[in-house]
Amino acid sequence: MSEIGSRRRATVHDVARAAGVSLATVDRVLNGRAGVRAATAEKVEAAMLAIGFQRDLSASLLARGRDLQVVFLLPDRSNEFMESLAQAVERRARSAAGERLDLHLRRLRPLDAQALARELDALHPGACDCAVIVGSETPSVLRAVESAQRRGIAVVTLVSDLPGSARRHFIGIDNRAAGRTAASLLGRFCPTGAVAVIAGSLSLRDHQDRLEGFGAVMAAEFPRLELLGPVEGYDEPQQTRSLVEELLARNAGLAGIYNLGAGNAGLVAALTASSPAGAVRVIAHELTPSTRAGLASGCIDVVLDQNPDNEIRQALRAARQSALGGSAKIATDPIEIAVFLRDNLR
Amino acid sequence: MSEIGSRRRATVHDVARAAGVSLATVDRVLNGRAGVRAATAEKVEAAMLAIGFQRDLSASLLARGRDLQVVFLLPDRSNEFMESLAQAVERRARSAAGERLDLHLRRLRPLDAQALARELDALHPGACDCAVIVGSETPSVLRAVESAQRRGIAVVTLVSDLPGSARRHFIGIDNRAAGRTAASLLGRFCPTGAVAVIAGSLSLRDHQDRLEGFGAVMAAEFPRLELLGPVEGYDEPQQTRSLVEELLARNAGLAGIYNLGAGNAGLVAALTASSPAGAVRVIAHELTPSTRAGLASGCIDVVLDQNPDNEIRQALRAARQSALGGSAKIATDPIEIAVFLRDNLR
DNA sequence: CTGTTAGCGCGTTCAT
DNA sequence: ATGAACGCGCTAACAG
Repeated sequence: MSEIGSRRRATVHDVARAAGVSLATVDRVLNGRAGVRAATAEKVEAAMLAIGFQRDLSASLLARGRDLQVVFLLPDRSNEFMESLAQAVERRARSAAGERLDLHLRRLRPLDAQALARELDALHPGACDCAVIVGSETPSVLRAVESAQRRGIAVVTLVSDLPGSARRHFIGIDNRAAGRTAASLLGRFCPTGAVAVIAGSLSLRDHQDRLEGFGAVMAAEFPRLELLGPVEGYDEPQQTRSLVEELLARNAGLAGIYNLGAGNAGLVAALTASSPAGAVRVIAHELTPSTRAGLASGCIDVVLDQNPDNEIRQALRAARQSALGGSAKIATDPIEIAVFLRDNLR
Repeated sequence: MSEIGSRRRATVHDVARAAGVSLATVDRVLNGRAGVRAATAEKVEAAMLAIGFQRDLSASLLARGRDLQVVFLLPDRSNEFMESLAQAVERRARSAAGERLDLHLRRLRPLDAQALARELDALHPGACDCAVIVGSETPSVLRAVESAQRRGIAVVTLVSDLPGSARRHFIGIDNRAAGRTAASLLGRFCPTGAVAVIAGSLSLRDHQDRLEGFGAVMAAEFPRLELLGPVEGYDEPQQTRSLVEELLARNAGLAGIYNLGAGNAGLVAALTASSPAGAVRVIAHELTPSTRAGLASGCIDVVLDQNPDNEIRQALRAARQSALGGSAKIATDPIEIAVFLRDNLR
């Protein structure tokens, strides 16, 4: 690492020589194409391992005269967080082009598994190398992922994983840890009283995980605090607003609120309308216009965020690595749970 | 962005044709080499702008048959944070090699401006394209930075900026915001009582900035809390330990401590020795073995971190961009102030 | 001062 | 089933 001008890296030529075959044969093995005897392929693989060959993706893309095609399939008109994910894709598009990555963004009807499956099925291996999707765990999606992978399109799940599927890699946060973090902060913020939990829908895997983590730390570390809920606001601003208003009206001594779902516009509206701003400690998820406003005005204390920009960046790293072929496990940095107060807003 | 298989990007050939010159001339202009009439150079520059030419760094590196040489000059035996920065460089080295970046790490005597200047002066443009340094604001360093830049070596400052210098770019956090964040949390944690501040040295720019941010928010938002200090521990575990022991002994009702410097091993030792663990709310900087242990045992509540891995990654992005030549401002993601509790430890 | 040309690591015809 | 040769965008040696 430290010697300047270290030794030359191994190339396909070296592999060919070491294996006693021609360049074309090495290339065929490298790209998993037919027309190579099993024995020959073995020899090549062995040679690659022996001399520590590492393929040069940039040179490969250069030779192909084609950029790496990455397609993002994200929910449309879903919520502010998905919007910011989409914006992160668009922000990356320019600099990605400099690294020969072509980004494509397609928005789908939220929670429409059929639509997602259809889009995946329509992806042509020639026109798409990697698909990055946010999807729910339904049979049609699982099948479409399997099919895409088999066609040679690497599928990366984002935000919400499909653990049982054929997806190549997952990029997202540890939602139980997020729930635990919320409890840790809210517990330290609230000396006494009651704490309410609002979820989007308990049928969503990430919401369920957050709730579990929150409940566990609350019970273990802050047994003095009374727990209210969870109630479900279906990630809907209107419904969330009503829930919060009701909570505030019915519980004079309410000390804290943890909204582990979306619909934060409603949360902020209800809090702003209630008289003494800042009387209740509030934690929500995802940095969006609504939660930013909440932090700025002081009605939200903390926002837990999964940093869309970093998620997109890691997704692209995964796309590059999957394009390198091979079945080596893809290595990306874990997505951290970012904690934002008014004072460290980016 | 969204059409698959969009138009071909402009190449040096296109520039040459548009400007009515040969490839070699374009290349000379691109690399700022001599032997081109001013008028010709102008024509080429105009053509590049007109057709939106964007140089392909990977192809350039490929043609040169040489990787981009990036040298990190970091303080040695300084503190745990610098150690983790160095480790981050080493972690990146492998994957960086895949992108034709050769990383070199050199450790220098801490706070030795002469040594840093000497190392910078010794850097040969042929063997080093970009130098990433952590340095203090002294005349000899400023001069060496200026000289390196003039020789064609891009200098990137890390963690601690040199605002008046010729450095090409800075990677680091907003330390005033870090101080504000600490105050925001500590204020919410502590209903009443006194809060003590420990610094490394008030002559360090980043420490001074943190103190200012902390003081500002404390005065504005939590006037009910009494402020003790700042006292200086010189980033030294032993001295920091003594300071904390003294603080705890003299102030029975001490509610919180903010250590905005290093020397956290001493902080943890003193807290662990004091009787009721967790009685005082504590905020420190940088995720290191010591602060991790503190979070795990509960004697530290929050750690503010500047995420060395991300800083190194951004430094490498800056290195790539500076290698593209031109004087376009380098674009990197801002380094976020990460907030860690025991529950979202990575 | 400027142009020509070979070749970097890899993928892809087209022969063999 | 396998190999030779050319081209991707760019640089560098060598002519002119």
